[in-house]
Amino acid sequence: MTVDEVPPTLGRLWRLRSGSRLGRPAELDVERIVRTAVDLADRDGLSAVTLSRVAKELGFTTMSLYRHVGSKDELYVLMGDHVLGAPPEIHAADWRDGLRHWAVAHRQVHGRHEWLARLPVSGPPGGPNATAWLDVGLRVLRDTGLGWAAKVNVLTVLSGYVRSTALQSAELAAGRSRTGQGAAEVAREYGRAMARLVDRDRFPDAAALFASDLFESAPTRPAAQAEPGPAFTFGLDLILDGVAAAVDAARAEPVRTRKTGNTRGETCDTR
Amino acid sequence: MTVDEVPPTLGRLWRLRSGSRLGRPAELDVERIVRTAVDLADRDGLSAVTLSRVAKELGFTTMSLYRHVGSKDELYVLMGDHVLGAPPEIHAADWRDGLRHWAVAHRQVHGRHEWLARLPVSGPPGGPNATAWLDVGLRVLRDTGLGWAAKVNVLTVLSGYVRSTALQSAELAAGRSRTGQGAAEVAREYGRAMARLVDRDRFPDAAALFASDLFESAPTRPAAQAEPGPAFTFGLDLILDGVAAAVDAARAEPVRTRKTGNTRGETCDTR
DNA sequence: CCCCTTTAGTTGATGACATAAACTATAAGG
DNA sequence: CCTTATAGTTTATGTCATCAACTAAAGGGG
Repeated sequence: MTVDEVPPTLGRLWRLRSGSRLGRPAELDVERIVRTAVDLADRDGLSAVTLSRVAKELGFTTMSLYRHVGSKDELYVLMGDHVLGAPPEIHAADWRDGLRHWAVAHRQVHGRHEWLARLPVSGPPGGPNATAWLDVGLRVLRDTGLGWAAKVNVLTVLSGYVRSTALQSAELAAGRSRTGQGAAEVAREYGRAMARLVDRDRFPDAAALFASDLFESAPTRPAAQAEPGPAFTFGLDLILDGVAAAVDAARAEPVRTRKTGNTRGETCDTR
Repeated sequence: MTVDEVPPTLGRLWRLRSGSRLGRPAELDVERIVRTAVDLADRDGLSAVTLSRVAKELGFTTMSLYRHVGSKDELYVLMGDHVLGAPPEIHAADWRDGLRHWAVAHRQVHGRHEWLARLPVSGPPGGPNATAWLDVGLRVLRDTGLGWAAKVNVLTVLSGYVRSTALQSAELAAGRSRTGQGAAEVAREYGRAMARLVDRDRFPDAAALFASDLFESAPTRPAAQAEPGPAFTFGLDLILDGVAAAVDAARAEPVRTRKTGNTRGETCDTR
């Protein structure tokens, strides 16, 4: 497959080389730009990723980057696929352990790059690394009897869950560094402010929640931690129980399930 | 509860009036600003929401807005809580129907405001409407036997799912309007481009997916539709099956579950 | 060996944006 | 009337993405 059979953005995502060796040779390339942008985001947050800053870091002018990345949004996409990296090799006895492994690894990627979940979403996933993750996810589900749409939906639910939990802990971490407090203090402050605001009559159940000790004794857990926290595990197992139900239904009634699970392209984000 | 017992941002979210009636009376207020910003976002997308444009729409100068909203990010937060609106009243026989109702209503909010899922996330939810949604969600779960943390986690999983599916269909809609094609064409183009890119040897399962007809015959569905699509329903039921398992476990072993589900403040986003 | 084409990187400019500081305007109350 | 507190305006600053026109450096054909 050559460069021109595909939109230029996809071409750069997949690092398709333009065949010609004419003209001045490039000193810069997509890879270096993306790596620099990622370093910058890791160090100073996503808002520090600016074309001028990336260029300065590399010792080039801002505009030189446009020879390689097209636009800032495209750079975001490239960064997202880059940090995904190669998916884990999954040797699991059953789909359930396999999916758990997949989701935890995905969660760890977010832990290493807090900005990942904040990345402006753009289009369905199309990079080589996203595809690789999709591929191993599908392999785990291969013998479940689920149809294509159902498989994709399962991975979508899982990655959406990973993304949203990552977003929340990134948020907590941001609050922590903004106020200089620990995570426990941030959670406590939040709970107390809400307890003051939430009226017992208007919001009886929410008031009960904020009156509980849930936010008083909060955990202290660094975001990049290898082990997922209990909250993450709880939600993950919850989803996996749901998948189990779908798999059982598929195995009981394979034809019907194919129909039920067929959602025809609406959903295919596996980030 | 008075204004000064709480950070100013929360005060504006909850529309706490400053008691003093001194000085020049305000012509502008938070409500009008937020409404205008929301209209702008509905009409021209989130990127059209700019302090100058909002001000112009209202017939004031840009800087006047800062008397009422603090910052652009705060405006985003205010917009988010505003469009959430009052949660539905849920009269459901059991928690399962109740949660389904809750999630579908949440999904419909996103359908009415495609930019909602793109809103930069900032901090745990704290607005009156977010609290109201949290409240009815908790009420639905009241008699499940789940602990506070588990209840919050369930709502987190659900709303994360709603958010991520909303993000995807917004993305699809964006691609549709960008290229002027229908949703079906966009999906088809995507599937074909990926089929060309994805190598059968490197990515056997992904290649099989893109070789399938999943993306060829795609649905045409407007985003703001009242009825959720089959993909949404599939994932929702999957999650609800998972919740059912958690509820069964909680009822079987109430004490143990309290411990398992206790995640102490890590997770409380119900947007 | 020179020039032409092609590709890479640079210069300078533009318009939009968020936000800060200092200003003017307008109310109530003493 | 004058003080004080609050609302809205003016003016300015620095940052940003991106455009258009430029210079620079390679290789190939004459």
